[in-house]
Amino acid sequence: MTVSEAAEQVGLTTYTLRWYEQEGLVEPVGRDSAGRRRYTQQDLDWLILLTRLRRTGMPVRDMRSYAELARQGDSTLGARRRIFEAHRDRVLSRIAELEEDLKVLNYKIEVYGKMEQELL
Amino acid sequence: MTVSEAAEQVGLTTYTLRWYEQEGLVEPVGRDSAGRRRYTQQDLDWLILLTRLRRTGMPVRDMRSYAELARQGDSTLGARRRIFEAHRDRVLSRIAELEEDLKVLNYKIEVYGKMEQELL
DNA sequence: CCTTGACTTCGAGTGGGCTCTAACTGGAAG
DNA sequence: CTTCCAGTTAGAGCCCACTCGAAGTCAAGG
Repeated sequence: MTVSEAAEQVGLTTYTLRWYEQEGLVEPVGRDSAGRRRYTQQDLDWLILLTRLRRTGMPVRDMRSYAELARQGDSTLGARRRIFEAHRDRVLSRIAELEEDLKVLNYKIEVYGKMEQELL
Repeated sequence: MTVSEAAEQVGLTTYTLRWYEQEGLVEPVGRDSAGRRRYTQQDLDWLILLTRLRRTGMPVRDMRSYAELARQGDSTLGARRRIFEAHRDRVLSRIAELEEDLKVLNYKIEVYGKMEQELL
């Protein structure tokens, strides 16, 4: 799979894919005879995991640490589990926060609705 | 209330408070005889609403549009309600997305846990 | 009086996360 | 062959949302 196909699959741009590699979030991707990247299914799976971490708000810095641990093999399983547990807690807090803010949003919408009625 | 007190109340820095004003997110705040900002409760309420919009992911650009509508008075009530409705939908999608990602996180944690067991 | 400290403005600087440009290369289609 | 296209690299640029530094002002405390 070429870089542009991979980009489409995971929902990132080719720029970002190359940049992730350069930043050490992704192992150097295999190349064909002409030096072009060829992505395997494993590469894609890893990238999809990264995009999930990313959009749940994990900083690239932390994703890099996680990637480094993953490269070191099974001895870092515990550390990686703990990273995920901590991150899960942050995501839970974030969801709770969003739900709080949602209440205010709904309240505001209601108030605006009522005010519009009264103006008629 | 001074700028630093207001900052503490709403959870922003004094820098940010002045910048929000400069960016038109906040009406020019009243001044005392020495030209120092004095925040009223209304100012605070508005800032607190802004922080909610901000942390639910509304870009500053959109917050400015909203602030401009608010300044124009009751004739823009409908427009403001629609902005909030659209934003609420985005927040709902965001929560749904986070919950999806949470599932993957939990699954990963489980898998790591099992792998750690097997290594013993 | 003088120092201290919180304020003022203006403009520059920072950090994060991409995003793009320039110059080049290799393989495939006509 | 030549043209075209999708890739390659290194490094610069961009956008957003702040964040800070410099230089100055004001008023209260000692």
